[in-house]
Amino acid sequence: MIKDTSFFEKVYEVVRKIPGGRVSTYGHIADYLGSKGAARMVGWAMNVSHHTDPPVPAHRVVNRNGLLTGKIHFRTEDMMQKLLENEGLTICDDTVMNFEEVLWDPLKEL
DNA sequence: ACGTTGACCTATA
DNA sequence: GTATAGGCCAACG
Repeated sequence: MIKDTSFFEKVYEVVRKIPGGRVSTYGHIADYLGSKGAARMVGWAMNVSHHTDPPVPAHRVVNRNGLLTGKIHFRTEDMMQKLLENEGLTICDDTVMNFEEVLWDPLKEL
């Protein structure tokens, strides 16, 4: 589809740029897109990312607290944690350990 | 076009 | 420190 879905495509592109072993946050992504307070928008974009191609590593996107809020939207909640652990991250109580160290900010990295 | 929703964030009690 | 309320922007029904 050549037709871009505005912010959605932007969100997908940014999330796809997230390197392995790193995680990003909705607020920072929204801020990178220009809509600072549209953090909810980013999450919604992830919701439709299921029919997006190429697929978006939504499991690398967590909330401001590093909490895996969107894990419930996956096929299985444990899958998101498993994927993050597979990236080399440490998840404890549905929260990313060393979150600040693995945090990948598009504004800083890009 | 209006109202509701949505994987959030910030502030106040 | 935890709980609740409001606000934010954009898409969906």
